[in-house]
This record gives sequence, structure tokens and C-alpha cells, in this order.
Amino acid sequence: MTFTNKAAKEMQNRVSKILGSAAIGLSWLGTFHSICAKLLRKHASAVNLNSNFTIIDSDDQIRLIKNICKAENIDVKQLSPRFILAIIDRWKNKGYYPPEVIVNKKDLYEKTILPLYKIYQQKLTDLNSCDFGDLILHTVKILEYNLDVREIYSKNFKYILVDEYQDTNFIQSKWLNLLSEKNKNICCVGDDDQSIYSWRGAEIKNFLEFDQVYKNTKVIRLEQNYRSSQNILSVASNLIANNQNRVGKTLITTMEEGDLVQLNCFKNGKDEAVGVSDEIEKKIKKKFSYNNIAILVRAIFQTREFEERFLKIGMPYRILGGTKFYERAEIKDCVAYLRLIYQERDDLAFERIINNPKRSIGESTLKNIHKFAKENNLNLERASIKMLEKNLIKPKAKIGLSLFINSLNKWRYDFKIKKSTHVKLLQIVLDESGYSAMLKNKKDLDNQNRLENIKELLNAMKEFDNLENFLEHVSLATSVDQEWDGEKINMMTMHAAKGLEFDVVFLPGWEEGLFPHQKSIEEKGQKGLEEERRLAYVGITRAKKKAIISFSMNRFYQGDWIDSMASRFIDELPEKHLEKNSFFDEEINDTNDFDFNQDFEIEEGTRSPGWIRYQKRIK
DNA sequence: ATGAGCTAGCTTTTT
DNA sequence: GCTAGCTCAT
Repeated sequence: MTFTNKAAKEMQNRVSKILGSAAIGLSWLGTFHSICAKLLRKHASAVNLNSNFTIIDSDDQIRLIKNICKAENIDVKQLSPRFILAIIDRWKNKGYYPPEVIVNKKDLYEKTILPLYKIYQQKLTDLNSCDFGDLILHTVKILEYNLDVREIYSKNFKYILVDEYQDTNFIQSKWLNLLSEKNKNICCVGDDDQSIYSWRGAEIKNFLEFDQVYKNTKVIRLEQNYRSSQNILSVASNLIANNQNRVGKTLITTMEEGDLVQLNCFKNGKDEAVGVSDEIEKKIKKKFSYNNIAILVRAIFQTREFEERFLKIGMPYRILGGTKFYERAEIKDCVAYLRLIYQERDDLAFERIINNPKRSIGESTLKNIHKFAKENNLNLERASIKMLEKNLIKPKAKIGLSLFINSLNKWRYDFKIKKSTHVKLLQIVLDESGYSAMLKNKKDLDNQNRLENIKELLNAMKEFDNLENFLEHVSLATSVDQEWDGEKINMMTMHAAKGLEFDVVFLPGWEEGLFPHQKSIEEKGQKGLEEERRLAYVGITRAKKKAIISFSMNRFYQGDWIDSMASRFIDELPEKHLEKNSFFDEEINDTNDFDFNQDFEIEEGTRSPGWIRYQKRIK
């Protein structure tokens, strides 16, 4: 069991290599979500779902919640759908179906949201859909309530191995607990200093209290590091030592001392990007391949500055994360067509494409269909058919709607009776729906790109045996499992870099507010800060040979120039393992060492010495 | 029904 | 700087 698809793939490869041809049946090696999805499809009826249920993404979740809020007269400006979903997700991670939620009476939000959760869950069942949380929650409930099912799986899984155990949440650990019930052979690997997913419900106590839950546990401490040089390890260890809440460990490495960790100061974000690219161009690239270089950031938007710079000088790069391929509008449209053909109860897909391309079916028509569907307990497609029969659709919309419904039937015929492959099916759909024509008619660069993306999608689909497998992949795929071929510099968030390693790691943007992130501290105080520090620890320890940390005094953010000051984490780095450079003002000095000397309390309004110097200079 | 034009709010991290 | 969501003219 792993957390990310990337890690799962890596493990598949390694295990296959060891087992050789015996590596068949690795189907139970995967992420929590993919394995649960597999189990759930087998036993879907136990939670009132069809085995062809749709897995919806956060976009669909938000649309669904918005619809519910509208119906329930809840102002989404007062109570944002994201917030509602966050609370619902929290409940799901704790293993509560709506009736099991115990509302904190003092919490006004929870009191309002619980009824919404109930409706939301009912809607999902009606749509024959699951959200991410359901994949695990439903599976656990099935195992809990159906002893026979539980018996089968807990008997058959003789050994269970789990990676990154520190990031499991309650429901995941519960699941493992049920699965390991019979054989009690469970091996979990983790590092409390690398727990960075508390915002997703991860509970470090699963890791810390493992030996209390599972009797006769053997604890094996792994303190030998095979990855990083001594200097890198010292910097990381010193930093993480500032956390109060940790088990504590002394890492030793077999690697040599290596280069000092670099700490660079820049004037602004642009300079920082230039500085990083210069460093790569002048020094790094001679010794290391691009694939072994990574730029790890706190928030994905930070990659933009680097992207611009790298495009300008023609340096190859890849960005892992951000807008994922399957999240692009045109791709989601294609997938929505396929989803609806595959599963007629998928109202969210229906809504997305009913008027895309334009079929003169507007808001009011859609509203009527919704109303009719609700009154007669039908899905949107069935409701439309009934309304057409009863002549309840306005003339103009009627033409478009009949066309749409007829097309759907034809496509299902192509798929089910004529057995067109899923690739062929999408080609037919794009052609006959007028979607391709719509893009071809508007000849700008954007649409050109969209067509290219669709071509890429068609290509990607070929790798899957059937529509079912493809749709499952789409819902569970994430950014990190895209292409890794070619020689390119890697850019991603530190979260996404978990479990990966590179020879050279750049860690830009170490500024107060950005890293540690303001929101994190605002929302979770000291705990949030410690998690940010663990994130920094994860970032640094991705490096094998060189780590280069940097910050800038000024940054363009959300359309404004913001003055910034060095991150408090920078004060926590041990001087003797550092090499400090200022690229602050090239005219005055280029490589002179500068003194941070930040032994002062950081409070609101205080500025770093660098910032103060900067202010003096510009005066 | 549709599209242009405007404004408010926003980005932390992801299966 | 970007976009979802709103208003207004057609």
C-alpha cells in the first residue's frame, strides 16, 4: 500500500524486477484509493451502488454542493462550498456516515453542514457516484458490516505492507486493521518527521501508537541514511530539531561530507529564477543530468517564474502538478461524454455537456429538467426523454435536446452492440457531437492547443484495455504520474516530491508567509508551524549531493509586489554547514558573504536584516 | 439563449 | 494575474 501512484509504480517496477516472471498478481499493489476502488467495485451493491459507479473529482464535488446549497437556500458566499467539503471530508476521514456524526453543539458551522452532508451523500448514491473519501469509507463499512466479506479478505491477504504510514488517517488505519485481522502480518514503514498531510486527516498517532494497537510488534529503527551527504543531513537534522513534537532520531550516513549547503539571497523572484538557471547553466549541468535536478517549491504557482525563465533561455523542464492534464476543460468534456455513455445516472456529466457544444439549451430549460427530474425521481437524461415525450420543452431547445438524446442512444449502440473500442467511440463522439467542429471553427491558439490535447488524450486511451479501465485511471490519476522521459529539470511542490530523490535540489522561496505558509500558521498555530518545518525537512532530504536554498526580498504575488523577509527556518540552519551568497545587488558585490544574524524574535512588523539593508540601499 | 464586459476574491499542500 | 459569476444588450 502506498499513497501516490508514482510510488506505487516505482514499487511495481522494483518488485517485478525481483520476482521476474513470477510477478503476476501484483494487482493488490497500489494506492489506498485504487485498491479500495477495486474492492468497492466488487461489493458495490452492499452500499447501494452499481459496480460501474463514477468517481467524481473536486470540481464535480463543488458543483454538487453548490446545487445543494441553492436548493437549501444557503448562501455560498457566507459558507463556501470548499469549506463545506472540507468538513464533510473530515467526517469521512473519521469514518462517519451522516447518521454517525456527532455535532459539536457549539459549532454553528457543523450544525448547518450536517444536513447538507446527508443530502450530498444521498445525491452521490442517486448519481451512482463516489468521491475520494467514499472509496475508503464505503469499503471500510462493507468490511465492518459484512463478516463474510471481511473473512475472505483478511484470510487471503497474508502479508500487508504499508509505506509512509505516518500519513495515514483514521479510516485508512481502520481499513488496514480490518484487513490484517486474521493473519496479523502487517509491516508499516514511516518517519514521524515526514508527516506532512495532517490537513488531509493524517494522524501521526497511528504511527506512534502502532505497537499498542498491534500486540507483539517488533520495532526496527532505521537511522542509517543511504541518500544524502553529511552536510545535507546535518542541515536537515538541525532544522527538524526545532520541533518539540517528535520521537527524535540521530541519522548517520555512509556518504561523504559533500558540498556545503548553499544559501542564496536575491532581490526579487525574477532574480531568483535567473540565479537558479545561471547556477545550473554554469556549474550544475556539467556534472549532473537534468533529470537529476529538481526545483521544489511550497506552492505550485511559484513554478511560473522559473517556467518563464527556462522558456526564455531554452532550458528543458517538466512541471509535475498544477493543472493536471485530466483537469483541462476540453479533456473533462471528452471524459464527461464517455462517462455519460457508460453510466446514464451520471447527472454531473450530463449537465456538463448538455449544451456543449451549444444546442440552444439554456439555464431555464435545464432548470425545468432538474425540477421534473426531482418531482418524478428520475435522472436528468430520463427526465429529458419524458419531457420531450410530453412536449414540455420549448421549441428551440427541443430540437437541440432531441438531437442530444438521440446521439447518446446511438453512441451507446456503437459501444455496446457494435463493440466500438473506447478510442473509436470518442472519435465518433467528437465528430458527431460537433465538438471537434466547434474547436476547429475558432482558429486561435487556445483552440489549437485544445485539439492537440484531445489528440494526446486519444493516444493515452490506447494504453487501456477498455473504457472501464480508462475511466478508473482518469479519476485516480494525478499529475505526478505523467511522463518522465527525456532529459528535463523537474519542478514540483515539496509535497509532491515525497518519496523522490535527486542529486541536486533547489529550494527557492524560503520567505516568511510563503514558507512557512501564513495560512498554515493562522489555522493551526504551533502545530501548523511544525508541519511546515517537517515539510522543509522533507524538501532538504530529497537531495543526494547538493541542496541550494534561496529566498528573495521582494516577490510578485497576486498581481502585486510584496516585500518579504527571510523565512524563520533560515535562522535554524547550522552555519557551519552553509555557504552563503548574496545576489542581492550585483553592482556592489557579487559573491560576498553576508551575515544574516537573525537571532531575534520574529514578530509582526519585524523585518530581517536583509530587508533593512535593502531599504537603506534604495533610499 | 448567448456573448461581451465587468468585478470580487483568490492559492497551500492532494488522493 | 486569473477566473467564476454576474449584468446587460442582442
